Amino acid sequence: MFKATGHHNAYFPLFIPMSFLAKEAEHVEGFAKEVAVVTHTRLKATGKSGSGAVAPDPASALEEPLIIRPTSETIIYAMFAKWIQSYRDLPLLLNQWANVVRWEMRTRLFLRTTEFLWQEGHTAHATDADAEREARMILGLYRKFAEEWMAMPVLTGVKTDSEKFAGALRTYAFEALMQDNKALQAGTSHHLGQNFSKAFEVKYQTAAGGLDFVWNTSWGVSTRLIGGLIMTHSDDNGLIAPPQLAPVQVAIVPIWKSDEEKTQVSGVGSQVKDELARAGIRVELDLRESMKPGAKYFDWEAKGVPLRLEIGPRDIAAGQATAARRTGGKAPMKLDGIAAAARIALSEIQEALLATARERRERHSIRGATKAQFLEFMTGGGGFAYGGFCGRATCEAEIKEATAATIRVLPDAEFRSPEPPATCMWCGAKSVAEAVWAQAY
RNA sequence: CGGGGUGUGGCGCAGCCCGGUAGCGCGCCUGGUUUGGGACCAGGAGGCCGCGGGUUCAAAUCCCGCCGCCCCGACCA
Repeated sequence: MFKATGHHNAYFPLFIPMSFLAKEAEHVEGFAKEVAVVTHTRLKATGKSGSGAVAPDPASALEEPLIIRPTSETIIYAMFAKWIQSYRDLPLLLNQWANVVRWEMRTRLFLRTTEFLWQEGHTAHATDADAEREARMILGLYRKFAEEWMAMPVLTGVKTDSEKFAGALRTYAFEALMQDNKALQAGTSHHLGQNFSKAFEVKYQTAAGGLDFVWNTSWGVSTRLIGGLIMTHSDDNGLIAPPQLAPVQVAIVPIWKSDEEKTQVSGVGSQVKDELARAGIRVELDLRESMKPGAKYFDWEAKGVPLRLEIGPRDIAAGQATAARRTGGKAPMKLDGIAAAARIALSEIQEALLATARERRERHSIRGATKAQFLEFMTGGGGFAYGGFCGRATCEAEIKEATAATIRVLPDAEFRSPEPPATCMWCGAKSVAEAVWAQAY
């Protein structure tokens, strides 16, 4: 799905000369407070004991410190400047899988870790419109992945200036609502305009013979999505993995008392396993001894396996397995043609997860609320609140101060309310756009 | 960086006030009996009680210092 878009994988250095970051004014400001800096190239024994036994060797201080990439725009566009000569070199479409470091004051497992893994796409285009199309196309792709693979419904839209990426012209984002009614920014796609190309002198010769700066985009999703997946679907019994992404889609639990039964159910279980595997289903047969079937059920449930097939002597006698869905419910499944039946069940579970998550989100969304209703909503559990926005940063700041809610996105047309709001939900002035507020991670 | 809490077998915790043999549950190992929704019995392994110093005949326990982690605030994908 991602590879079909014509981007090529590439890799750029983890260490970036500090001066690179300084070239784009907004970008520096945005990241200055969270960048890890490498100042020395080696340690030296101090003669002390314990953790103080080594210290940076003063003699090895770098003339220019290196920073550890918080994102790679600067180093990649420094290279783009060398690689791009002509409009024939455009568009240049790269993607890199990398770790990045952002030294946050407070971390949160999966959602905000000091180091995280992500993919970051970086593209250069000849025109504003081409870059816009790219940023939009990627946003659509992310949405498709979130909904079709993760079964995580999302809102797409554009960020306000206060929430946009440092150095971007515009930031598009997709946002999901977690089960605690807090929003999660699941990924972003930036139209960078010519901000970086001007800073790094990424110029190209046009067909007409002139020189122009390229138009860039960058976009990424990270290991944060794993947190989103967990927080979207899990319940009190543990993880629920959507079938499309589940490492194990089907767990087969054989049930036996005597040795003869064990031989029989293991044999049938093994056949079922092979049949499912041949059909491309990721399946495991749980032959662990000394663990009772009930314990195995709980074990696989906690791991989020979407479908469990129980096979005991009574099932075999009836020519069936007992299929238990992680989303609830047990029903017999005929052994004859079981791969096809399992496939259908998995796809139904996938759909059910998306539908459940979407219903939950809508149940915790309000539209066209008055200021008083908005305040009550945000203090009483929260969720997505749609309303008119005057466009003023002061209103945004006041709302954040009062409720901790921020504008997650100015939603795309398909998510907007049928009646466009006329006035700002907060100050009552003329509305310039509909906004979606929520308390966020 | 401020305020609060907490560090004790792999995990979760009790013990600390009032100093005196390091304990419980889960997990792990061995044997046996079990096995259609978290099995039971018996035996066993595993701990510089966060680190450093002090008080004391004696410190998990009291005192001082440091470090880690968690929660709350400012910052953020």
